[in-house]
Amino acid sequence: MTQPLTLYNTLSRKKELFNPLSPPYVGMYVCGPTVYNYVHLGNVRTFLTFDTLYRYLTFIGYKVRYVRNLTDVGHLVGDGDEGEDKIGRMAKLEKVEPMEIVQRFTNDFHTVMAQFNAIPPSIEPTATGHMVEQIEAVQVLLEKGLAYEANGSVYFDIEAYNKQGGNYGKLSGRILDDLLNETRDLDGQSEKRSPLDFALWKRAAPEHLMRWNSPWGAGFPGWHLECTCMSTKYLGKQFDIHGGGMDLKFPHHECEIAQGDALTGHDPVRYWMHSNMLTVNGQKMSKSLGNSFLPSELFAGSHHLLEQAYSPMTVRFFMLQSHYRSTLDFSNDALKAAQKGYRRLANGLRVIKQMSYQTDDSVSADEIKQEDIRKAVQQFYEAMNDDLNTAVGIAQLFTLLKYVNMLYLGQLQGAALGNDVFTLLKTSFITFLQDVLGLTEEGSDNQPVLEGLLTLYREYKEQRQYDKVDQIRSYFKAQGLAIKDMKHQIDWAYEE
RNA sequence: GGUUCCGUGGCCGAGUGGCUAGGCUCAGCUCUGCAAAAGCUGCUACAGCGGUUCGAAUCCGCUCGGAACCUCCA
Repeated sequence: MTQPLTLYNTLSRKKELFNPLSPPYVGMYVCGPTVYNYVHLGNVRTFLTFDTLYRYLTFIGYKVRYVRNLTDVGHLVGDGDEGEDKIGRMAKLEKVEPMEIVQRFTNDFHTVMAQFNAIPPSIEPTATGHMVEQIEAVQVLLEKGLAYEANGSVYFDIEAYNKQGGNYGKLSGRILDDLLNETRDLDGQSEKRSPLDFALWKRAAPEHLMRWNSPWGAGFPGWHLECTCMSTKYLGKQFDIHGGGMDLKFPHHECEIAQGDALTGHDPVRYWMHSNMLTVNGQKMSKSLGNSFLPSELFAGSHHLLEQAYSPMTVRFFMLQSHYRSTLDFSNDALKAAQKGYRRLANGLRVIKQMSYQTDDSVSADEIKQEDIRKAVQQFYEAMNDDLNTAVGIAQLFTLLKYVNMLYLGQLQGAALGNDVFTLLKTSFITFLQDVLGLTEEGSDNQPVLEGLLTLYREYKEQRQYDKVDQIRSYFKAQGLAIKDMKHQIDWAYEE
């Protein structure tokens, strides 16, 4: 609202000025996880990307309805429209109700997102909670002649859709004939008319645990359908932003466009956004490759590729230092660098919150520094407006940090900045870091004890009892903290 | 094979025609009981080969190397 935000739209392959359908309201839908297993760090990257977008949109004045679903049925193991339901398979393996699986991993997902300081979505709908909507949608598509039934299953008819003006493949840039040529129909006896057609509704085999009654018999919805039904239900037949990982572009999002368009006659989404993959040694992190990290392993440092533990904020900072559309490679060295950088910012945050402006007429204004601060603040907005360039945004925060530290150490007088610039520095540093980037202080809460020890430290130091001084210092060090002996004061900080 | 993308200094990572981010590491200085912190200073890169241009990491071509997607995946 207050800022000219541009976003890269996968559909047009260009950065576009963001103009919501009905400002100040924004509708945003993000494909959530399939809750059949623990989320790994690659999944987390996507959700943190859109958490940052949500935060920034809110920060610049939009009222965002943020919908992120939970897939709790319909996502199949293995190839396409055959294979077991992921959740059903886990349930059988563990001899529990499918909904127990769903609940367990939903809880885990929520815990993990909270650890990373992600704001919960406005609505978090589930596929099983929208069975009626999905069955209705299938009926509408059948009536329109854009779907057909075969042996109790219903498939989307891509050929018919394209004949009615659809353009299946436009998001991922695929050409239908190419797709057809490349697709080898392994089981020649598919009930689909074309191998490209995708399932809207699947007949449930007798042993299938998750099943619902429908006009076509007992079955369950296809994976792509839930997102179409839930997004249109809560955001309307056309909405502003749809996000997800790049690996969902095809076929999932392509199918969503086709379904939405077929159902309502509208292209469902105005801005498609895709975040890139987290890689390990240059390869995509994924469960099937066996190279994935669980957040819990990261926090504990227990993964065999990790040299040490890393905190959630370190990881969040690490991810924000790259652009969301670039692949980001995971490595110990990069994490260690991120840890240090994050802690410097966190120390700055702790310190500036305690600072206030002091007038001093004997200090003359430093216009160069004032201008530098104004410029950094302005450039932060420009970076975020430029398709959420958090890496450049963070660079500005380090410029601001420099001035925060100089004020803190008395190397710079607040009065030299003037009240306006001092206040700009303080509020910008705090809100950019905490509200927009979601980076907060994490660490010691036993401040009274620390303060008491610091008082002792000061006394010992005055008395030149350096052995006791060193003792207190090592106590702090054991807590992951450092004592800072500065010219005019003594304080503690998070050890970097 | 098809589609798309990438290759930036010791490491990570921004940057689509001129102003050549930032973080981490390293070295030096200031400060200091010693440290640490902080500030300052230094290190200046764009895979290779051609081309376009007054000027290219940025545009075009080729070569080499890597990745994602092509019905598991955020």
